[in-house]
Formats: sequence, structure tokens, C-alpha cells
Amino acid sequence: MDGMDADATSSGATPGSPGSPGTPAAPATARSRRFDPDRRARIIDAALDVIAEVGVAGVSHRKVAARADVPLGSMTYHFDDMDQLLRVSFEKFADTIATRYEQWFRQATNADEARAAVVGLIHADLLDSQRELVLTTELYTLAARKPEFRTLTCDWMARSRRALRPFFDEPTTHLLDALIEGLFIHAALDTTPPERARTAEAVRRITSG
Amino acid sequence: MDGMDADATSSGATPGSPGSPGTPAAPATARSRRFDPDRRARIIDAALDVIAEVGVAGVSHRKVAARADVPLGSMTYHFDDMDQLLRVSFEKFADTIATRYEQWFRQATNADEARAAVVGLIHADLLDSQRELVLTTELYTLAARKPEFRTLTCDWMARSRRALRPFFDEPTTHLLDALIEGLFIHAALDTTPPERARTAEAVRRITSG
DNA sequence: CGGTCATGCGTACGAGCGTACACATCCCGA
DNA sequence: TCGGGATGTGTACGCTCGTACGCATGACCG
Repeated sequence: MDGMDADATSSGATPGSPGSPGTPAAPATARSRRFDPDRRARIIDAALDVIAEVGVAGVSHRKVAARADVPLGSMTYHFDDMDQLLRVSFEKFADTIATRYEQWFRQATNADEARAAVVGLIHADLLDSQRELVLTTELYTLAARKPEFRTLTCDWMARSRRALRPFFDEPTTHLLDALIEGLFIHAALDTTPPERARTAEAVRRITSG
Repeated sequence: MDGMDADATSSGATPGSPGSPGTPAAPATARSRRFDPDRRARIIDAALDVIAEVGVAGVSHRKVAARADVPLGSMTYHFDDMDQLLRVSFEKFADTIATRYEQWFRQATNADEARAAVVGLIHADLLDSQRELVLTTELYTLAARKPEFRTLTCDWMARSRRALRPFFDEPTTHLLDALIEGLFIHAALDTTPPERARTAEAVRRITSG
């Protein structure tokens, strides 16, 4: 006997229009307990939010459900288990970041502009990157332990390099990509802020065959 | 009512020599339930082992206690709470790695030998680094979220740079250290193994003012 | 030798967890 | 109109967890 099981997630039942027939086609925007087409996507976003806040260590079905405003039972209905939810969530995260990365370099038209873009990327990203920094390191941690997450990081890195490829030769893209990673992490985990000039110098050196 | 609380951690009591007076000075090597001078250190080592195996996410007092062969009550006796245990454990880990790093470069006598040492470091470390890779990313994850861990990573990075400082000018040590970080992570999380020649080329470029 | 007190430990409690599963609800064909 | 199948949800069970705390133990002093 727990006597405590009825938690905030479920109970309430949000009366609203209990038996209302409602418009047959439904107004698309009005999601209800029963009709809620993009619930799955919302769960994924909520999961990423929760991970960013309390870490993979602190994630639970209940927290994610509460954040997504979804009944607890929905979690295991849409995702087999916690592992799958994490995997799917990080897939979406990696895709989002990689896409932005690609677009960032799409504006460059030559090697010099690409170099400038790299510097800008590192320093711009740092401004509001708390969430992304945390999610990135959480993903790396998972990847360090479980191979099934490693394919994810692997694909992500491949996309990053492909974005640099138009401007530099193949070996250089590898080196540059690794340098970006290192600068990014050190900048994020160091207390002294990075100097833009120093970053620019690093990029210049690594891209000068 | 749980009825399940008596878990493997405690019970047993390992009879051995229950009331034995033992040698007054104690044979140093024979730790007993009561006399166990380096218990604290053993708990820390056990904690790192457990973290490496199941991640910060999966760590618990009970698992660490079992691994260290220590009663559960000992955990909160020696450490105020889980957070402190993690902090102390990662302090030890960072110190261990940084010390090895310093010794690794102490053998070099000039810039060229230092460059070779860098390449060797990245490729040697990768061989048996599963444990260290995991612990490192776990630490970064913690540092990304909690400032009190960031001072730890920060000191670690400072020591690393100091180890490089005898061979390169100040800005270069920053760049080289970041490059090492990036190469290391990418090598670890990529599926294709890194090529030694490529690493050497990266080091050459970044250290050529 | 006997009493006292710091040290260290076993155990129980209450909370939070993942997940299974009976059941409510809705949709749709007849 | 009605019945049956599909879809989604509330809730309970069996666990593990961190931590508080009363008590056993052995050292030490008189």
C-alpha cells in the first residue's frame, strides 16, 4: 500500500468538455486528452528539456510526462522503454544541431569566409549554449559507454565534416573539426572566456597546409 | 512494510575473528570490519569504478558500498552525501590523470620531442582508455551543469597547459591543449580509428607560429 | 579491572521509480 | 442504432534508493 501513488501527472483529468461532441474535424490547434496528434514529438522535446535540466541521471518517465503535459501511461505507450526514449531524443537533438551547423557554413563562399564562420560559430554558440553544451556532453557520455549511441555521434561528426568539405581538403576537415570540438569544450569548461583573436589564429594555423 | 531491506551489502558480517584481540599494533594488512584505516580511499576508488561502469546516472550508495566491501552505513559516515562523494572522487581522478600527463611530458627535452609525445599520448591513451574516457566525459557533463565541478576541470586544464609550457609559447599551449582535447574525443567517439600521421600533421600545424 | 565515551554500523522508513495491465473511451462498419 | 475492435490511460505492484538514528563496539583513562 503506497497511498501516495496518485501524483500530479494523472489525477485532475482536466474536465473541459467531457462528453462534448466537438467539431467533427476538430480545430487542429485544440489538443485534448484524447486527440493530440503531435504528442510524440512533444514528449521528445520535453525529454530533452528535462535532460538539460537534471541530466540523464535525473530523467524519469514521470518528470518527462509532467513536462509534456501527458499522462504517465502515455510514456510506455509511445516508447518501449527509457532507453528508446533517450535514443530517439538524442537523435533529434543531433539532427537539429547538425542542421544548424550546415546552414551556418552555407553562407560562406570561400575558404576565408569559412574560417571566419568557424570563429564566429565558436564564440556565438557560447552565448546561449548552456542547454546545448549540457546535452552535447550528456550525449558524449552515453556514446562513451554504449555503442548504439556512438553511431549517432559518428554520423553527427560526419555531417560536420561534410559541411566544411567544400572549403578545405579532406585531411584538413578532420583536423579542423577536431579543433572546433576542443576549442568549444575548453571554452565552455574554462572559467576565463576565450579570446576571439586566439581562436582565429588557431583556425589559421590548422588550415594552412 | 518492505520486508526486503536486508540486502547483500550488510548482513553477512564476515565472522573471521569476531572477538579476537589480535596483535595490538595490528598486522596492517589485515583489515577488519572495525579496523580499516584506508576505507575512505577504498570507497573513492570503488565509486570511480562504479561510475565508469554504470555512469553517474546509475551510481548509488549501495553499489559503491558493495564494491568497496564496506557497510552501507559507512557511506554517509565518511561522506556527507552523494554529491560530496562524487566531487571527491572526481578530484582524485583528475589529479591522477593530470599527474600522468605531467610525467608523460617530463621525458621530453625539446619542442620536437614534446610534439612526438603529444602524438604518442593521443594514440597510446586510446588503447585502454575505455574507463578513462567514460570518467572524463562524465566529469565534463557534471562540470557543464554545476559550477563547483567546473573549478575542477579548470584546474585540470591549467595543469595540462603548464606541462606543455616549457616547450611552446603561451598562446600555443592553449591551442595545442584544445587540439589534443578535440582529437582525443573525436578519436574516441568516432568508429574509424585515427591515423597517426594525421595527428602528427595537426600537431605540426598548430605549433608552427 | 571497570566505567565512559567517541566511533562506526545495521536497519527501517518513506519516497520515487519503471512497468504491466485492466479498463474507459472512441471509431467505424453493418 | 448498435456492437466490436482499436486506442490510450489510470493505477497498483514490486523495487531501489538516500538517509536518519538507535545501538554495538572497542579504546582509553582512572
